[in-house]
Amino acid sequence: MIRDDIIRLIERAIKKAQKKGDLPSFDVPEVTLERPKEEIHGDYATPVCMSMARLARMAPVQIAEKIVARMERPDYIGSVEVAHPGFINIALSNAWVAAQVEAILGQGERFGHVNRGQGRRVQVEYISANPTGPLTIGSGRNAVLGDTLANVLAAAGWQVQREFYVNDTGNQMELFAASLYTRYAQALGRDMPLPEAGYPGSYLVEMGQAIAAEFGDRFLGMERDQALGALQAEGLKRMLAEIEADAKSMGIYFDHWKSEQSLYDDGTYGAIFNKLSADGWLIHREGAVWFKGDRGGPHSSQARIDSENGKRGPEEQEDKDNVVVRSDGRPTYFASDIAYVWDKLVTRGFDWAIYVWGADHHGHVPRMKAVTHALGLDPERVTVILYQLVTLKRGGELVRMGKRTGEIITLREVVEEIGADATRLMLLTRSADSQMELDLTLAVQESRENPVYYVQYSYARIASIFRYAQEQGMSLEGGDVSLLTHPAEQALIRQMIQLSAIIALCAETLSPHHLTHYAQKLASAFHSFYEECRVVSQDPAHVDLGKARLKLVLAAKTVLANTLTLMGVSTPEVM
RNA sequence: GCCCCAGUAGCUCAAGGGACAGAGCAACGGUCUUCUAAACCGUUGGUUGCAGGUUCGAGUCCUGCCUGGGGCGCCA
Repeated sequence: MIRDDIIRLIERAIKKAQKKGDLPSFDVPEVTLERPKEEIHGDYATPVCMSMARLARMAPVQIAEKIVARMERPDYIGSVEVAHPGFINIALSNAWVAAQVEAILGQGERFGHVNRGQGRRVQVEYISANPTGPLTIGSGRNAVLGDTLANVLAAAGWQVQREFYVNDTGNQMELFAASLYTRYAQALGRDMPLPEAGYPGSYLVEMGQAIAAEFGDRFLGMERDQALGALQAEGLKRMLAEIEADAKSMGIYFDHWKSEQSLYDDGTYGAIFNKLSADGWLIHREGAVWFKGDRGGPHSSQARIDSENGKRGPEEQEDKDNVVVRSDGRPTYFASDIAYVWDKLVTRGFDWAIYVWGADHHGHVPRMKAVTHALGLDPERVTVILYQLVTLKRGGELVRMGKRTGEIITLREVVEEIGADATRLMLLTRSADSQMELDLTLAVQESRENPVYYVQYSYARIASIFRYAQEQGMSLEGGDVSLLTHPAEQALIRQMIQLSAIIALCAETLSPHHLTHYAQKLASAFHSFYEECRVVSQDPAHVDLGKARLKLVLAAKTVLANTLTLMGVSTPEVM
């Protein structure tokens, strides 16, 4: 990446300046490179001289001048300047920038990819919504975050597996089955109340009717327990089919659907329970089995050391005990989570497990870290991405929502109203840390002005240029990209070559929202170019430039496509 | 009571400790006989919740407070 090349260039210049005695010797701090806000400051800038002032006992500007004097000037460097209060500003050479068009065309859909992962295996587990009801808009945020992150990590050189964890056992599943039983019985004319804390949503009424229509009264004839089991299986199958369809409507496909129940069936849970028990992490109290927090654990001193080494922040210390097995003998979902993390990191051997959770689960992060540690695994191999909840409004009115309250605005409704592309971008634009307030009424109105169309429109315009060029018998064969010297052309290419840095940034910070802002900048650069630079022209004097521009436009199409694809947004040829 | 996240332009949000805090929408003024005006060009708009601190430099880091949201042993 050009960015890394420039950093190394500066590092070499500093060392050389020290060696030649221009600068005193001291440990050189990390050279950071940023994109200046002002165009006049060039393509890259480093503030490193400011942080060296004290070490060198020199004024930042003087340091900068010494470094600049020792800097090599490879062909990609256009200009190097020192600016107050001590920046080194670097501009790429126009010739090198123009040449990048060929490089982009050569790399095609791989352009922008980096190799930070070096083939290591990461699992991204996302959505994993309880299959007790349809996906909500909150699941939508989870879905978009997880899916885009998976795309980004794959582009950053990781081997990625996308997983949906199916909570097909436990308390909520039993309540789901009992609620479905009631609705099914009601569909057949029986009078039966919903169980306490059951699922009141109308979707179960419909499902009860559908099952009654298909199976008749078959389940009413069974023992209640047997009927519950059969209905749970049937309901789960139907619910998962809907979830899969909703995910698909947003372009999301999973590599694997992992059953919670399977962790019990295949013995993982039993083995892990024994291991934790043998290692002294479990205690019996009040009739239940508890996992000891860091304070009580046998290796609590080790936990503290890890914390001091920065491996785990103090906010990740778990100082509470957590129930693994209830006093009635049934395991909690935390029990399966323990088996699951073992399954991920040991049985299946992922180097890294990423969970995407809503902020309402943030209290569970410390105990996941604690239990990973207790299993003898490095807690750093587990990362939980928390996203703040989506508050929903309709016409300014707050909608309290949840599968268990019965009032649900489904992801499907939103996708049907404003489209998958707009939904994805809307949920992706904000950083995961910021709460979203979504007014459905407004979202439908505003979807016409959604930034997604701005970006897609640039893509469609390019497609249109190519249709017209073909009509006019014009081709890019033999185009000479060194002719691309117009400021608008240069600005567009400079934007295009940022993609790899953006992918690296998104992967390192696990914040895919940077992509959306990049996409808009890229589209903006294209639209400006489009206004200023004619591509297809009858003017004979324009032939060579036209060919070069056609190459540029094809490269822009490539970069736009790569960016949109990473975000899971479609690339329309016509709008 | 304790823990987590947020508070930035009228609205929705950006901003790897760096230069004059940026976009979009909204408002206002221009630009289509030539590849898509879902666009472009320009103008207006800010005490970054408040008070301290660290730093050459703070929207960003630290402490306290205010407001909103979420969480705190047998729901998930």
